[in-house]
Amino acid sequence: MTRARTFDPSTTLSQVVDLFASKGYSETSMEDIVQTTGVSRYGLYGTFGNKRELFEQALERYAEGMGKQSFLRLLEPGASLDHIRKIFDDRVADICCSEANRGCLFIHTAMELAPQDEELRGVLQRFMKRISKAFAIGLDSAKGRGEIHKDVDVDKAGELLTSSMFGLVVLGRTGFPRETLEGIVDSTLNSLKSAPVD
Amino acid sequence: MTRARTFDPSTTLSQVVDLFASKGYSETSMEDIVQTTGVSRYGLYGTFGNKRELFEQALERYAEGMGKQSFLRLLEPGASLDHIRKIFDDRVADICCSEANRGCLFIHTAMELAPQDEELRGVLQRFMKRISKAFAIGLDSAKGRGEIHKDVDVDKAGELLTSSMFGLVVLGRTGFPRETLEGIVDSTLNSLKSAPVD
DNA sequence: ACAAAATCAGAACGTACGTTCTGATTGTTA
DNA sequence: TAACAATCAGAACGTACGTTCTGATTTTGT
Repeated sequence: MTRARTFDPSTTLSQVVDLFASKGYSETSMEDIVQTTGVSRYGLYGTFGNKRELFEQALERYAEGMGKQSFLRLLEPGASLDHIRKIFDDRVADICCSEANRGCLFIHTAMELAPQDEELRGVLQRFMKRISKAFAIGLDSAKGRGEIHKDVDVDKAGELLTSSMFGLVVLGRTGFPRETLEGIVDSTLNSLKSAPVD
Repeated sequence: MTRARTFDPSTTLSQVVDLFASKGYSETSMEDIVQTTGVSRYGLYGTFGNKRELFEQALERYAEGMGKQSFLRLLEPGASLDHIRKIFDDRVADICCSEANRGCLFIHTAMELAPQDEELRGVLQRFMKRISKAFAIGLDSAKGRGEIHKDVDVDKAGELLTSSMFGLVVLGRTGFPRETLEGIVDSTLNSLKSAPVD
């Protein structure tokens, strides 16, 4: 009937995710996106809407990717502490040694946009609660395997792990060496093996 | 000899700190600063230099304020776990219940500027190391008082606390309730009371 | 009181951005 | 093959920003 798109919206969105994840919302211009993706403004606006809407879709995709890539296996039976550890290791590797200086779209959203954008704040809260819940489920499974202490409150510990993950990213962004971050991960996860006090 | 400044650079800088701490670098315009401080552009540029240099001084002041207000007492003899807990409580109160939506200048710097600004990244690293060290010294004192387990590596634990603090701010920014953050603080600090594993 | 010098408020300038518009191009259908 | 319709590249537009400039104002020392 007519000329077809010359780009694949899905792969374009992936590239946009990378841009936003490394530079945040304000520091990423539409010109950046046009240059990086090779997609025309016409294509971008026609397919994704304006910058704000594009960001929202990128955030959704980012969360989806984190879920499929990292957190989904925590929901499966047999999830272990090593699965949780792997999530942190991947995160550390992602931050420290990437040429792309990849950051974290969640933190960028929380710091840049969440306070003034109620909708995005709600989206972000949902994602973070989902992450905490996934951690909690994984921890519960790990508890069943005797890998963490039986008295650990997995819901609270899940929130703690979520918070820890963000703290790590902040440290990684300021250039702390990988060993430092790995040490923090070790301490955090090992603390789950002891009996909680109070 | 000549007309004097009509503003106090020190209090002006404090106001600028608040602005940058809540909205970050890019989202804070010089016009915002002029309006909030009531200081003319002439005065701002003449006293502090350009926006980037003003930000650097604000960051320095911010760190100084955090030190004097929170971390200095950790260096004094007799520092206890409660002193550390108070730092976290203050932080939580600062984030959750402020009308000003006060954020964290360190995180904003880490996410917005650090990757591309080597100098600021260095400054930020120094501040964060100082915080970790202060935590470590406080923890060492707390250990002497029998408040945390004797086998805790205070240096590593100091880095963990620093990282945790940032994670908390990110969660606070996305609107999580105060109780959630307080629960994380409790878990984090209580984990120092048990014997570390491995 | 007067002159000098630094202040202030705001206009002015150049740049960069998000968004829209336009003419040319392309691919598909009839 | 001819024509239509949606595409593309990039120009164009309005806005907002950081920074500089300007004329009026104010304060201090003589």
